[in-house]
Amino acid sequence: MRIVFMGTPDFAVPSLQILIENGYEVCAVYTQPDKPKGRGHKLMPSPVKELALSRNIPVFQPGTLRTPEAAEQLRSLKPELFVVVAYGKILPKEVLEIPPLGCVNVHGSLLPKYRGAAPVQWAVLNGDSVSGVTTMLLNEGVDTGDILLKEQTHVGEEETAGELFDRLKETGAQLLLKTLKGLSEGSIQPVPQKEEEATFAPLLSKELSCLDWNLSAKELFNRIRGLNPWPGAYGILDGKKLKIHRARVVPYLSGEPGTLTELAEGMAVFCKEGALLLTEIQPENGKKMDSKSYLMGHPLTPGARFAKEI
RNA sequence: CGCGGGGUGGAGCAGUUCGGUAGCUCGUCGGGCUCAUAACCCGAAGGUCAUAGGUUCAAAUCCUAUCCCCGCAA
Repeated sequence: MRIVFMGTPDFAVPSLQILIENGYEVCAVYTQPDKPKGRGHKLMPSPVKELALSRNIPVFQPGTLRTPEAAEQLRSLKPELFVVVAYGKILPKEVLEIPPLGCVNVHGSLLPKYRGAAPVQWAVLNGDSVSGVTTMLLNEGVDTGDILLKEQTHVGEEETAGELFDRLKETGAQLLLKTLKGLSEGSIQPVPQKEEEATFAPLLSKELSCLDWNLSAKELFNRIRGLNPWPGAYGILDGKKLKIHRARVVPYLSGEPGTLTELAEGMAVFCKEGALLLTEIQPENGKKMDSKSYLMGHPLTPGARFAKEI
């Protein structure tokens, strides 16, 4: 089967890989243009591009697909099917109509829940105990196409968005393979999504990063997990950002929200309800460390607390 | 050449402004106290102060170059 693969970040890599390994003819890979990234603002290729290049698959990086030229180029590849995984661009109608077998998409949630750019993160942010992946046929909307297959998974008590992400990208690849087989056998029946159950998972904003200690410990716990590893949660202590990578809820402890205290296990913060034990933190310019280590070099002054702004 | 911070015993930090004996909180090891302890007391080991040059009577500290790490930004 001649396939054009479209994808950009880490999440899409296992899906591309599984297609290659199972003998599907990936005749081209589309990915976002290289962007200045990292220290020094160097131009970095996407993870999908790196894989494609290492397998000698032609890579295309158009800034937009909404031009006649882009559509023509795709048509000239004579694909039977598009596989789209976290590509980061919306495909216009003309493009969607190119492959005779349609466009299969892998999405990191149990649709119709969490349509949009950050489904995995929002599942963790909301404290969901179940998540999963869905394959569907793309249409013109954002993640609104007919559902092909779903695979659900349990979200661990302390699992971070990054960890769930890593699991789901593998699950997604497996499900993609199963979906393609099912489609060619004709054993899958596309099912329209139930609009009334749809929710939207927008791109994370940095405003979520600065923690508001007037939320409950449980909410903040979910926030920290959901924002790990990016964009990360932080509090402001002594005018500096203190990143909080991991924390644990300590119930039955209460105090003025935002105030720090020292426990046997490390440093803890009082929240509106309960407290959070900071288990993995990172000071500005420092490495990740547990809060006990942090305290050795930064003893708590009485009444120390997180500030609202720098 | 996007902006910025850092590298000091095993961990986390101070000391660098203004050059002059290597410090702190822990950990480790030994001893003591205790019914007992991650508690307390006493003692000990452990450092080419990232690397290489330079200035100086004298450099962790000043100058130059290099390596490594990290935050912002995406």
